[in-house]
Amino acid sequence: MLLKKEITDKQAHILKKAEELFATNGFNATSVRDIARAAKVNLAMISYYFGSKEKLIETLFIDRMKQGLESTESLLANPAITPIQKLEIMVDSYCEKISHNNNFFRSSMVAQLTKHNKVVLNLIFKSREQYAKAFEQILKEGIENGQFKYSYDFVFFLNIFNGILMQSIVNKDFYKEYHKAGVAGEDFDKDYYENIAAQLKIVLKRILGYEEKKR
Amino acid sequence: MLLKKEITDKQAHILKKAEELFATNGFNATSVRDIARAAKVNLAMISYYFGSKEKLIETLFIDRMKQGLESTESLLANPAITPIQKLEIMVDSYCEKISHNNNFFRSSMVAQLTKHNKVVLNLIFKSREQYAKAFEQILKEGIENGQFKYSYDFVFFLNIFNGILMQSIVNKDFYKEYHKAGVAGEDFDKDYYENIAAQLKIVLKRILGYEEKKR
DNA sequence: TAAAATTAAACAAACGTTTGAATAATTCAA
DNA sequence: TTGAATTATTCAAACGTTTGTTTAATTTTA
Repeated sequence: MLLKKEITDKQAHILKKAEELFATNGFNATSVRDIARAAKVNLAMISYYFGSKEKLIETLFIDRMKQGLESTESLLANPAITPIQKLEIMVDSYCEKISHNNNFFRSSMVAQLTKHNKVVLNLIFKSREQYAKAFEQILKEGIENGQFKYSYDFVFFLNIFNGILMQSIVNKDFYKEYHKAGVAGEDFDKDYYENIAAQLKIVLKRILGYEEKKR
Repeated sequence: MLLKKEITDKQAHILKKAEELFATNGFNATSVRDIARAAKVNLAMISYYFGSKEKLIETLFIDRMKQGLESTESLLANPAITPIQKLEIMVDSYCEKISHNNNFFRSSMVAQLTKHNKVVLNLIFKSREQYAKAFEQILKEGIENGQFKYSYDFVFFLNIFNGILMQSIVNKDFYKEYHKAGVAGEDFDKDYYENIAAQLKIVLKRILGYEEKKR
């Protein structure tokens, strides 16, 4: 078994294919043979590169969550940006991530629900904690400077933020059918998530009692 | 193989145990042997009663979704109830369902994400459509009579409603840990979902620009 | 030539389902 | 009400597949 911290191109390629399969079929319904076939490598290579199927899943999550909140930490610390602007930036960046890493977010939801792997579950918990603390900070700041009228339990606010976005992923196909929207592949996806971002911003503002200044 | 439309007590018992396992492990990770063991029946009885594992899953969903929206149909038609009251009633009844059928809602989310069974997926789609139409009606009514200031895309409003509730299910454990709340089993669950219902009502009111009349 | 990568083949374990015999429950003429 | 005939249920055992992983031989790379 190969053990390197850095992920080679070949490993990255296998991970990407595995991610696709996990998102559409779930972890357990995706066999190592499925992954090998999709990535066009020999079956034994998965054990050779990752050790086991379980380790492959963990490697995938560690890699995809690595970037995580690094960018938002500097955002939070910046006093020149108002709370509402911080929220808007978070909505945009999160939506962009979802749009590009759709499969991973689906996998992540399945992982949370099925509680399949403890390492993965821990990673998700950690990231969630960071987000909750970020919202805690932003909401407090907004209340203090009078930009926000209402406050919320921070975990519940996370439920709002995350819930709407996650449900938007799940309901994408339903949205298409309900509105009989044209099925134009990737173009539709981009528009869809930009639309979701715009609507979510409006919702958050109204929830927080934020008044747009008219001039 | 036995084929009756009505579900016997024994079948109901097996379904309940299967539901628990599906919710915590997902469909594919739950073996027929697991179900048989949990329900304390012989392995062969699952095929005997349901035909197959797949049919068991379908039977479960058909049964659990049967009650569905029957109650809300009369609610919607009642002109004596204002739109905001209708929304509040829907929040309460939905939260109560979640509180009692927690496992089923988890299973349902997994089913949506993994797109495992077409019959199941169709049932979920149908129910979603009914909810979207219900919200369409309520929102239009509220806008017309001036009770609501803002309207939304109906599917997006469904995302808000469903998303917050589903995320609340997923984040329950996280809520406990973040707030270091006492882990008091079923009592905690009841309080938790009542709290979610209360907060969701506030959120919906603010989203729709509903003004509580002060007297 | 030594190390790394790739391969086909095999492994035991677990899977959903079927079998055929054994038992329990029900039916119904006597 | 009885007892044989019929049907419904239960069971252990086995079926053929598929699962994740390992092996040992071979090819490629350095």
